[in-house]
Amino acid sequence: MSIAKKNALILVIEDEAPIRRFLKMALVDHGFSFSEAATGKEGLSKLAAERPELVIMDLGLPDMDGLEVTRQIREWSNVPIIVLSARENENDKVEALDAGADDYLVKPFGVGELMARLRVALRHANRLSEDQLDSTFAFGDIQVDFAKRQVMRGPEEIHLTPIEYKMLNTLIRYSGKVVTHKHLLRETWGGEYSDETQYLRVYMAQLRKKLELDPAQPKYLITEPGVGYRLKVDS
Amino acid sequence: MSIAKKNALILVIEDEAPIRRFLKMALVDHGFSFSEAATGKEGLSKLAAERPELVIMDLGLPDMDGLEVTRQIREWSNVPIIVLSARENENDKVEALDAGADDYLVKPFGVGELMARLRVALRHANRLSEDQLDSTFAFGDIQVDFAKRQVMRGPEEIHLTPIEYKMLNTLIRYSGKVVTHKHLLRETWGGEYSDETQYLRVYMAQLRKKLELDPAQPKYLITEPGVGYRLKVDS
DNA sequence: CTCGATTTTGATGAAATCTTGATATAGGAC
DNA sequence: GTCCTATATCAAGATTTCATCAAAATCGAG
Repeated sequence: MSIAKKNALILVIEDEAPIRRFLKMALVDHGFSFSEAATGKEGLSKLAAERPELVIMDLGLPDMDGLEVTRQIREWSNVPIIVLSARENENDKVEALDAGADDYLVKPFGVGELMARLRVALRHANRLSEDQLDSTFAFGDIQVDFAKRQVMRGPEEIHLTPIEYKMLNTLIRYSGKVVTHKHLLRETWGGEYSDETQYLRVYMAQLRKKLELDPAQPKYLITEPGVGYRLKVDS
Repeated sequence: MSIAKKNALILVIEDEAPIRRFLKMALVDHGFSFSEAATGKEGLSKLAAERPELVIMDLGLPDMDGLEVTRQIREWSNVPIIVLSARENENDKVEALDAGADDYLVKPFGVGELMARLRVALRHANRLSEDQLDSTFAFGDIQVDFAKRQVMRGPEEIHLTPIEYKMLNTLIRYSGKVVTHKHLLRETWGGEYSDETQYLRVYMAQLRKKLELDPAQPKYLITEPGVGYRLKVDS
């Protein structure tokens, strides 16, 4: 199972300072980043500005009803919302959940349970964002699939060694731009190797042999003499 | 807000007949279709056969632990699971949620709250792309049935040890993609073992011996030197 | 406790990858 | 043209990683 991303930013919308402090401790303690708002309005504006990965919201806010905040958030965001409330009444739970909250915890609650439910919510969110990613890059008849770590040339698979793949990856991330020798060496081998330009020549030749139609007349893996290399994008 | 699809099929895994009847009434009353299983094994097989849109599961089953059922479901399916339990203990909740449950309700609970939490779960499921895996997976002449935890090679069953099965399961869940050594070790043995790449070699050889036609020239269980392994999908 | 299955561990040879140095080529300065 | 520098190519070790086998340790059912 995928581990929840560490350092995820959690926005706490809660008017009572002691509870905010309590939540801050618990969250930071579990490796999350923390942001806070004391009112509904502030919460909405921080949500828009900071794009947290999850919202924990108290229902009893001074300026506006937590339910209303929830509804407003749901008009434009799918961020997971965990609602906290002192009210155990079933109707309150149903209302909050139907307003768009993802979970409802009755105060007082255990930190362990809060964290577990938070992991559930982040799990959902992660699954959502995963399949929206397009992780391929193409040039010429070459197609690179980063999720599969696979390079295709038309219908057939091209096998790249770890170093070849890393170099290509770097060139793609800066595609169109020149990547200096130093930079390419650092990204591929690490800082200590930043003067071994000979390595680059060897591996660039390898890449060209595998990816270019005519390795002697490269169309994509371009040498910039004295500077570095560049992946030319289709135009 | 998206209204939960009407007539969604809900599978109830619960050994006590009175509770099953109670849930059936409540669910049918709210416009859902209903299916039931009295044991964990029956639940797993009905899940595979009927493809319900949500599972409600009691933790106290006669044949196997509800947590174990949850984990096994999560090996191949993302169907929402709402756990019911008489145990209010925080640890039980955390365990169930971390095992893969999406919500945890303590008995007795109100029908209104159950329905609201069910709507939340279905809302999530609707947002998710249909990445519900099939309960079987095939490559070459191998057929894997996750619900039965059974591997067939043509007409005959192939016996896999627990570790072999876990490794194969992970490779299948990421099929087509390279699974790094670390990742594979973590998923199979747990985080502490993430450097024991020797284990992988031993078990990969075992799997190939059992699953490949020519273990020396694997067609499916592919080595990516220096990176990890990959289950190549038929194309 | 005993037996059989499974997992862990160590040893060995094979394969893939990386490094290194030697040599070839291209292009600019003069 | 020659000289010079930067780049390209090639292939032989050196090194790392992998496959395979089998013995030892561990686990679990009866």
